[in-house]
Amino acid sequence: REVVVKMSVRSKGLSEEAVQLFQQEREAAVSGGGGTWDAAVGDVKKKIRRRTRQKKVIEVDEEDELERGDDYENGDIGGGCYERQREHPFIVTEPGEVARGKKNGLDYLFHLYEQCREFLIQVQNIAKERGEKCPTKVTNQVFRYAKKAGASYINKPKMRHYVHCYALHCLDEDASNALRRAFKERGENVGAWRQACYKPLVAISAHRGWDVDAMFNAHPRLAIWYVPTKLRQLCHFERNNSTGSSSVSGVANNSVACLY
Amino acid sequence: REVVVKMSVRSKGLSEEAVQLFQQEREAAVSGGGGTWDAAVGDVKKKIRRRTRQKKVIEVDEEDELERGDDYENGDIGGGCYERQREHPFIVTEPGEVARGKKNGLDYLFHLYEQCREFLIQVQNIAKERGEKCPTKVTNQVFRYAKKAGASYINKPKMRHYVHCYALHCLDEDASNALRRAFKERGENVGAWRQACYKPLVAISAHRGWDVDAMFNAHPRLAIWYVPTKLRQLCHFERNNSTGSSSVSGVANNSVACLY
DNA sequence: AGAAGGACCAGTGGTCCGTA
DNA sequence: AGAAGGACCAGTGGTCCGTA
Repeated sequence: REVVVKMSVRSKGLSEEAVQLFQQEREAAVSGGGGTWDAAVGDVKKKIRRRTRQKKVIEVDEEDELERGDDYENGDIGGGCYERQREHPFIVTEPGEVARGKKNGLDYLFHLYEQCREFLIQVQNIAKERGEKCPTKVTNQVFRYAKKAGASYINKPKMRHYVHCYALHCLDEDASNALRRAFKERGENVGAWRQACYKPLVAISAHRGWDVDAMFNAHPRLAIWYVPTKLRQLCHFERNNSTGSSSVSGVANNSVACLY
Repeated sequence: REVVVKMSVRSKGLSEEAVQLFQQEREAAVSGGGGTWDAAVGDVKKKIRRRTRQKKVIEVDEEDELERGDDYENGDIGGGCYERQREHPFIVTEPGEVARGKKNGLDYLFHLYEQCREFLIQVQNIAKERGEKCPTKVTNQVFRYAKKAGASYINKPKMRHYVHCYALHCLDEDASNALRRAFKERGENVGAWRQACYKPLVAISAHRGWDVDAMFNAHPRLAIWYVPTKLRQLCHFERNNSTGSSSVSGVANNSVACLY
């Protein structure tokens, strides 16, 4: 059975990079398996490095094939041409509402964050068992693990894109729910809703002395996510605007005004 | 006045990399200075990126020249050829003892760790002021900052090399002092002393349930340093050896035996 | 030989932009 | 047009190995 993957024009260097996606966690396996030390450690490392640099041919075997969940109808399985389908786009849904048609709802979006948390916990357990350093955040390693575990619908750009929306959901579920209902009613698209999530978050951070990092870390399910750059910057500019309303600079005002 | 820096054969790609060492923190300056947002943010970033990619000519001005501390006699200043001297090698000294001749003592070594801590605090303060993400550890950024601040004798490989020695000094100063005296007495070199620092640390970690990360984090001056890979691995192997002496594997035994 | 550190490298955080 | 995500890129953690 053939595997055909569409590639973009930008993907000149892909062949080698794509290969790595399917590789087993080499280093982990090597360091977990024990071995010789000190005098021999130099040789071993050289071997590993040499091995790493070699270009490898992938064998797409059972273990590496992605399992699709649920009722996902994908193009042409068994026909000889497999093409990965994109996820359905999100729409603004009320809490509890299931999206109809080729759409996904916001409860599903937030569910993805919970799934990532579970994958992180698994990665942490493996690391602890092996005595390796243990991630406290959802890192590239976790996304790689998720993909290998079959959750191909989870990816870094998507999760990072909506982190602050999930943050609002965690920190003030009522406000989050109200915002969803309001934006659904008004027929706004996901992008508009996403933008609107910043403002109440900045307000919450203001209540807590403008420390976004502390705000994230105080919540166990949120603490595993990096604070998004834009949210951090918004809080910074708003703080400078709010404290001492006499020394307001026009530049800072404009900066913030652009966002709301 | 000319500036001549010796280069190794490996430094084919240096010209461009060395340039970066002397650059101001561009991104920081840009993001700290305010600007336009959202709609305009794309253009700005493109500009920055384009600028970043350009090869730059350095102007070695007053600010960028490195100040040398103390009685450092360097080759040929004023003569037209400046060559950076290596630091004097460390020797095993007792607590309070000053190294004679072209040597540095261990109190000086530990002092470097305190200096790095101060540089980190400065970097943290700048980051907080600018609303940027704030490092909790001594990162590359901190080493760069230290170098720019004139502390050219601080560098990453050196500091990482002796972290566990500093850890012992922090966690059990008496044991650390005793070890120094013993190794000085026996006329051992620095490498031997450094190796010997592992064992008491592993013992301390054993007392604390084998959690090296927690052990480092519990000490405020130690918490800012990454746990060295080798110490982490040693603790891992020792734990597996110590718990359940019946299921001892020969491989693991050998691994650890190689180190002591 | 023992030791200091410039330089390198694989994999990271962050997000753009070609794609559907 | 609005949105999903492959791919890219600058700067990281980690340490080797050419140097003195």
